[in-house]
Amino acid sequence: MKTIIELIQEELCEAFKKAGYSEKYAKAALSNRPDLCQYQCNGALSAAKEYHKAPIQMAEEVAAILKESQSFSEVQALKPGFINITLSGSFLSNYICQMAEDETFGCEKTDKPQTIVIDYGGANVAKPLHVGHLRPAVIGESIKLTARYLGHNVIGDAHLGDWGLPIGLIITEIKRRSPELVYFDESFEGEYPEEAPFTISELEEIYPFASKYSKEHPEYKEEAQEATAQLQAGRKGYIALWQHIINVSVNDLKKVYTRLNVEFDLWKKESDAQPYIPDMVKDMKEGGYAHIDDGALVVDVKEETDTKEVPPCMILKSNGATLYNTTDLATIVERKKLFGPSKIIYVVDKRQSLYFEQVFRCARKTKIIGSDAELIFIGNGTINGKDGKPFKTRDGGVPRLEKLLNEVEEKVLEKMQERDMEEGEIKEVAAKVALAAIKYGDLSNQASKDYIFDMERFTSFEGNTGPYIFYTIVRIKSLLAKVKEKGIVIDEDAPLEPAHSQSETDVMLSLCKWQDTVYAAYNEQAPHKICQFIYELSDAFNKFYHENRIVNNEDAKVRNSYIKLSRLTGDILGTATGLLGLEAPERM
RNA sequence: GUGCCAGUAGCUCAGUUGGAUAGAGCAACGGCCUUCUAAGCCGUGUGUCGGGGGUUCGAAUCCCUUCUGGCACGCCA
Repeated sequence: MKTIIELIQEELCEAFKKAGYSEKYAKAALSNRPDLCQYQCNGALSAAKEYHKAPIQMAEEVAAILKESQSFSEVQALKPGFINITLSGSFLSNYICQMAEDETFGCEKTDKPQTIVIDYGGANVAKPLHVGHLRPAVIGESIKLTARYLGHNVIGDAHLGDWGLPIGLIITEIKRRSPELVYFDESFEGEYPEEAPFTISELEEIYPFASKYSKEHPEYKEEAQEATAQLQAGRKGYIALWQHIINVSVNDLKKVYTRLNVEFDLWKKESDAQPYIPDMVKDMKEGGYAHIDDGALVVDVKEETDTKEVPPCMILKSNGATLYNTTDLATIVERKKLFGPSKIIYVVDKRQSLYFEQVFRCARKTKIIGSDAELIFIGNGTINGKDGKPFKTRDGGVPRLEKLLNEVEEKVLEKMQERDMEEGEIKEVAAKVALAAIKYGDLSNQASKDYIFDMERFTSFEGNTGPYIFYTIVRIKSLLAKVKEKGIVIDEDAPLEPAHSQSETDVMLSLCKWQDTVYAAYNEQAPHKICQFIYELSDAFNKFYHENRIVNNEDAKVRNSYIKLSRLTGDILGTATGLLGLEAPERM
């Protein structure tokens, strides 16, 4: 289904051609002067150069033709050369009707679905999620859902960090504490226990301890490095321990991600890419891409057009060990082999932008990936405290994500105490509202920008917040419940009536932005545009709701029309919040 | 040192990719509940768009320059 802007543009094209001007100037846009008109065309202004004519004169010629159209109630040519357009009521209401009948409310699913891998986990085993993991998770999830909504085949991958020194450190520390465990007995031939020798909370304590200890004790660090090497070489006992670490961690991570309503299709790990490394390195050497520099194997990724120093991409350390780069490149090899994606999107902290630039260039240069596939880096900003500095606990650590979730839930619950609800329901609702507060608060900011997490503001039920949005949706649900309760039968065949008031027109105009919002959010990987849309629509609906009786309207035809408009608004708000990874409760 | 990003109302943020009078929310003040959820709605005002130059009919948006802040720059991930 065409967007309303496209429909206007079609008429503009005809008019421009008829008036003798190129249709390339016939561009329609939303009005930036809603007091004057709904849509506008500035083409006459840009056409002035080509035709050596006063823009206003051309605008008037085009406007004169447009005035004949049934679609518009008003067309005006104004001062320097604006063409101002206002839609006729019936044109608008008919369009809304068509949107309502469409499964995706007028959004065109793509006719060439792409396979897209989104890498947005960033979580590591044996370490709890901290607030820094929130943004990539929430943003990545929304991008995934939006792409999927438009018909793409999207694979969300948690891409766990499970390889490297941290694991060696944990093994070393466990050995120090319980050297008697069978995992350390090299002569052990039997089956290792199914049960892990530690719980998640022990694990979470072991890693930071070992990490700190290793910094102060070089011999301990060496031992950990040795353990890492042995693990990577396949020492059975260590592999078994590592498997335990993964199992225990993934279980715990899944809990938190589920709470966030973030769902990965794939729980791949860095270790899964390891088998691809030897051949990849071999190819790089044989292809003449890699060379030894300062003892390390590197691939130069400088380009002539660079205005900055781009250091080479390191493939192997001088001791022959692999590193982050190696794994990431091998992961591209793996993904290409398993899924053949035409796009791989990384949602990662923006501080890694140079690093990913190197990896991407290296992947292209060494032909790991061809020009038929896009590699996209979405660098997310950080969450800062009220002082504008990175969010930290009082003792200077990075707060756990769960703790943040709990705090927000408590805050919301506190505010909901006066609600007339049962204990169980209120808790469930509070959890949903709290999630909306957090996710909407996050997503309403541009992904790449840092933002300030202000508990009071985010959990506020007023203004541009998650709770306000949910409130609007719940209000509509409640309206529709009332319709049922009263036994009102919605006449599905009756068309929507042209708007009776400005506030109703505004709801309709707001609804018309849906398709372009989804397209823009997808193309620009910009979930905040969805938030903006949601807020505008909610705002418009609340005004309409306040000014008009809907279920209780005395005029049956008007009532039917209002109910259908409300239902569509609710459906679109529900779908839009769905694209943010949110689900509104029935009541709140 | 080099490069990247940001700087818009007291605060938190948008700004349709160069258009008309730069917009929201919060905070402040006033008004609206016998009637579909008042967690709502209505009203009142605030700007050297960091500074300076330039490009043009027209700049928060493009170019140059400068200030301030954040970040990144080969054996960590």
